[in-house]
Amino acid sequence: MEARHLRYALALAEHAHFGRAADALGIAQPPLSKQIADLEREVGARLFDRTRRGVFPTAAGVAFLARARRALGEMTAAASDAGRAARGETGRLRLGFIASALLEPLPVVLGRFGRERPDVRLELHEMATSRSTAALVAGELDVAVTLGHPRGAGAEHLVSVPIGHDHLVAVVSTAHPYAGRPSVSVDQLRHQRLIVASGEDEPATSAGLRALLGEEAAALCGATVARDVHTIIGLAASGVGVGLGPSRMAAAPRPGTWLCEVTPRTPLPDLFLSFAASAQSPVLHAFLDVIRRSCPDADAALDHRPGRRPAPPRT
Amino acid sequence: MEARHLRYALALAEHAHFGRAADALGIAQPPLSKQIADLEREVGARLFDRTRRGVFPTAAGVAFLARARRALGEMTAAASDAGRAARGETGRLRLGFIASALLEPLPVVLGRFGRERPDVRLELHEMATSRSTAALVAGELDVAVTLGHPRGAGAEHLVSVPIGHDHLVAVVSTAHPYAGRPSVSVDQLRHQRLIVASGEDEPATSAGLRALLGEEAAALCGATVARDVHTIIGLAASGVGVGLGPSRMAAAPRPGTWLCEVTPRTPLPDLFLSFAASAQSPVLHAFLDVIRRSCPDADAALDHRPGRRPAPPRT
DNA sequence: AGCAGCGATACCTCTGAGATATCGCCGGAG
DNA sequence: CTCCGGCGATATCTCAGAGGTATCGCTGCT
Repeated sequence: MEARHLRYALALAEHAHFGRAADALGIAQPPLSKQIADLEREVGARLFDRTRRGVFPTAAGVAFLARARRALGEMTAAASDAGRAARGETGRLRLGFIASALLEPLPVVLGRFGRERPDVRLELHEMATSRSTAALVAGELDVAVTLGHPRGAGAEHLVSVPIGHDHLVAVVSTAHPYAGRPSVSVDQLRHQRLIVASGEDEPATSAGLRALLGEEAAALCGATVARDVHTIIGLAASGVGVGLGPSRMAAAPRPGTWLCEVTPRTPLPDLFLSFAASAQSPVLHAFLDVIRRSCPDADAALDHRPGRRPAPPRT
Repeated sequence: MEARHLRYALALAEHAHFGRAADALGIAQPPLSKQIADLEREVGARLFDRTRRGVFPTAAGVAFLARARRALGEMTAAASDAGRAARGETGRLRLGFIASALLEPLPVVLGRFGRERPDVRLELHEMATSRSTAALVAGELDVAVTLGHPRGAGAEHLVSVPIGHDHLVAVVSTAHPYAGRPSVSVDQLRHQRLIVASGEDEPATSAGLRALLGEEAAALCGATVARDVHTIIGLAASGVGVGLGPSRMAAAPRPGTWLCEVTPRTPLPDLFLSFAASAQSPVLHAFLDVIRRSCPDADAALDHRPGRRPAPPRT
């Protein structure tokens, strides 16, 4: 049985007349008669009653036609679903990200992506760069926001592009003496209670600060350690001390806090967007497109990415 | 797009290999390649990734295959549903019947039919013969149990076969003096309070009894009139009087009642099974088959019925 | 009785599904 | 490195069958 038989049977049921149904199908009447006869022989039951007043489905025909309609509906839906999936309008995107990416650029990126691709199911997983890397290699994530280029086993199969530069800034409560100051120096920080992150993926880790501030300050840092940047901001806001974190904090300023530049300006590791070099997922490409438009840094890098494949049909 | 494309795509997805999928389909590899390519061109999206380690569906392919499976499932279901409908295994039977048919033969007939055709939806409508006739002519019923041959407009398009003979019997409470007697005479009935049916379709109506008992008894009859035979039995059981009804009452004897033959034996109008002479419904034929096996009277009549059509496929 | 409408049948045509042969490409063995 | 083998794509041919034209048979209507 072929889809043609279903289409012909439906047309015949609709027009109740072999000649008119054949006209509507763009074929002559004899082929339609033959195809219906073939169908009835294959099904093993008469599907239409040919009366003088018209052609009407039998009980078997009614049962058949109901299924036929659904079958053809599924077929057209198959084509349109495939098209939508190919265009990245539907599907799934599994995104790994470090916590501080929620400051920037995820709010803008996810907002745009959700608006442009409302039917894509976003699966968000906050995780450290090392876990993101492993998950990308294992095919458990489609894309990840990482701190620095991914490293470790299988990282050579990943592509990563920078999506933002960062440097160290300080965050204090508006009640803190530093509030209102545009900047503080590293020397001034030595005499403050410092709040730093311990998470392996936070840009300004205590280990990283050791070089910047020296061993004695590093010891002080150990006094107040937060799991991630969001906690640093919260602790600073409550006046516990001076928080140190990435300048991305300025993208989502928390009421009751004040940000100061730290002099000398101290660069922090860049944020990267990483994904499998072999990834073909149209949803991923759509996501990369949003990244390209949202992150000037990524734009150039993405345009030269290898392994792109635009549209399959070749005329 | 044809069903062939769906079958080929599913086979390819299953075997992840053009050659083996073609083998499984019983065709050579090049036609499979071409059909898949045609399908991808028609859908406008690449459905399979050809890698060195195998052929795997893309995101679009996954979406397509899910629909394809359902479409093919609907197609096979269409054929099997049509077959079942043609064999009368599924469908609907709208049965009209007069109330007294519930004594006999409906309990046996409906029981057998329900057991043999569990997937047929039975729609039961108690109604008078005149309404059954009109409903059959209008196509609102498939078959009806009627009292006598249907008459009136369109009745000539109906076929009816006798499914049972009846004669008049009396029903009394076991407390009644007649209880235990095999028979009572018409003369004895003249001195009793009689309970008769008023429904136009009850076999022993007051009008019908007038001839049997004479005018004076008929006046008495007017004293206790029941809508249908079930009420007659109930009233007789409660000792209100002597009920008169069809001998079919013996088929479902009610505890606390006693049946007497009435002498002389008085025949009542026969029960008939009626249906449209042009009816082709396989469910109806299945029902007639049950009738044939349940009602000896109907057997011979049904075997000579015109317009039978066994199986459509002609080799 | 004659006619007109409709579906079935007979027969022809030509599209396109499928077969065979071969190519191009890549990965692994040596 | 070359050579070989496996796999999918391509080229070309064949023939089954979808569809076209002509016509028949039946039936209801005038």
